[in-house]
Amino acid sequence: MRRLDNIDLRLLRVFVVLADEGGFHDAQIALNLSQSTLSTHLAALERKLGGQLCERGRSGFRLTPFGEATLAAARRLFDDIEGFHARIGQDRHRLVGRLRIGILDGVVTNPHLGLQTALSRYMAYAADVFVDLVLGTPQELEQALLDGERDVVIGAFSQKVPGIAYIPLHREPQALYCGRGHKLFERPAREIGQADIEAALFSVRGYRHFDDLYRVNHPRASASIVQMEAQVMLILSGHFIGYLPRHIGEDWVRRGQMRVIRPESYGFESAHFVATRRLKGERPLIDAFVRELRAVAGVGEAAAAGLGASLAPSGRGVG
Amino acid sequence: MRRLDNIDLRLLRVFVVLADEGGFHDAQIALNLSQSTLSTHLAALERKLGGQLCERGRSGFRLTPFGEATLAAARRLFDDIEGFHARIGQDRHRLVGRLRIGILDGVVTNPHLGLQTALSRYMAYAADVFVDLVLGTPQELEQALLDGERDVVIGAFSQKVPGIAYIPLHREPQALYCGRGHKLFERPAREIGQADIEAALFSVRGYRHFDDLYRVNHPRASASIVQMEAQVMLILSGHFIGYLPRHIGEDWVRRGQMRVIRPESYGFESAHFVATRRLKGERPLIDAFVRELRAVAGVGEAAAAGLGASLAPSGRGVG
DNA sequence: GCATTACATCGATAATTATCGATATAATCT
DNA sequence: AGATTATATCGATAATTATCGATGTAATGC
Repeated sequence: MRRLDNIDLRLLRVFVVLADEGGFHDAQIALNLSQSTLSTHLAALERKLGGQLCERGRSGFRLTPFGEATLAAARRLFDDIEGFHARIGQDRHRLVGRLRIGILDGVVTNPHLGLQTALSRYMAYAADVFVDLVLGTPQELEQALLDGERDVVIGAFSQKVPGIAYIPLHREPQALYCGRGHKLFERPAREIGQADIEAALFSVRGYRHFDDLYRVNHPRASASIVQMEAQVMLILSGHFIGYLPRHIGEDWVRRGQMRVIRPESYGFESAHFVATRRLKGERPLIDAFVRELRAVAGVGEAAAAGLGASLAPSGRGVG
Repeated sequence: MRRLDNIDLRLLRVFVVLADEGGFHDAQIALNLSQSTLSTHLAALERKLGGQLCERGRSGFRLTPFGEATLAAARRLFDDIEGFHARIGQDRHRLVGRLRIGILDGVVTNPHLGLQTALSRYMAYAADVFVDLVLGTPQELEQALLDGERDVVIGAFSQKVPGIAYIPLHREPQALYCGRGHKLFERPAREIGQADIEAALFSVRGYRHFDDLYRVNHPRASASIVQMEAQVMLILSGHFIGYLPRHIGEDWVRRGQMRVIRPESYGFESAHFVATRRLKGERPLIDAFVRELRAVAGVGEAAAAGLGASLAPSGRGVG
């Protein structure tokens, strides 16, 4: 007896994702495989099944009738496999599926959140969960939640969107910084007045535009950034003042490249939440991940030592 | 993306063969793999599923309860996979040819087996298959299988002939009956002793001659029948006691023509199997029919409340 | 106690699968 | 016609799986 498995589940799953994504481009991203690998897999499946599953190429991606039938049959088969797991009790402790996470830029490295630790612990028992991670602004992330494009998002939110449940994780101090070459850099704190602030070029975070202006009573912004790294650059240029999370700014302060401006006046805290859409029923993948996030946020300091790397392994990091 | 196939069909198939063969030795031959390979595969499957599937070693091979559950679930999954193939391949592999079926006498009308339903469903998509059906004794049927005169046979087998694969369908209760005019007919159950049984004329089924005698500890048979209808006649004559499947005897009991004798002492279950010759390669006609049989047997069980969903092969039952 | 039986474990090897980047191909767009 | 887009193919490499024989272990039989 040679072949004991006369079916290749991997190829079928690739096909389902291809069909769901409507083509190679999005499926590459979803599966994190190269276009050539997808092409090879699809061709292999067609040979095994003995028929063309889809038309594809410059003219677009379309399922053939055979492809439609196979897609439906494959979905059913995956349901049957779930049934198999249920019958032997696997589903009690096995998490499978896709978890789509959105994280506010500038938050990934936050030691108090310990995102990497939480994810590591989650994957230890959820090895079959596909984690899809993007960075974005609070508005983008909340919208993605509402649209069902994201399952769980993490960041500093205003906590005001209906239909979204916010679970507090951590409060993060924010501070106003200027760079080394800025005229306020060497000035003693008590000699920095409101006029100096208003006269300085102010770089706001695009998603916190009016909040930032209002908080320091500034007349207008001179720069607007979306990514936290851009904010760091502008401040380091010595021409702008702007807000940074303390966990980012402190490194630069330590190196003598930045200073905090009047923390007692301009400092504040922003609350970080993990947010999910309010849905009825069980969401084991999401709930388990949220549970890990909350646990790690509570452990916070103990986890800090091991942090440093981003979540780049998934190649999602460049939001 | 980690594993796209979160289930290893190969390992499951190895396990099913191991369970069917009742140990490593015969499975080695059936699978043409070394003992060490089998051992490694079984251990790997146990790790993946997180539980012990069987006890094995010098003391013998026995499935654990978890192993029993997994075996049943795996069989069903393989059926589902066959179903997948059927759904995408129905237009491609038209079933034509001849299917030669052999059925143990007395089994055709068994509602739990649902042979007519299975055949009806089979013919719905295999309309071009010529069905050749004979009745026979277990020995006859098994021999016909080995000789290649029958493709598939159904009945209560002892499951011991090499070269034949037995797939459990259903367990059927058997009971000892006497007819209306028999001197034990009106006697209260507690007043029927072993001496009464031994003194009664005993009609055995020719193919279960010594089994029947031994079961009631009877000295000798007074009649031997091959066809179940003959057994019914002898019992109805009021002169004989003998075994009948419950599904047949119950009708007569209902009409007041028979009674069951001490079911707690003399009742037992016989396991029904569908048996095919072990052959390499595809046998679409046979496999499709077996699939239907199994599906219908599953439905029948649900309908018959109280019958345990026991598909365990441990019933090497002497039926 | 020794021999036998039914597996488990290990190290080594071979086979198969999975994947990528470079390049090619076909269709569409400007 | 050239540029762009959406794949297909190929060669090369890496990773994983499958398998075996030798040896070890545990249980049973004599």
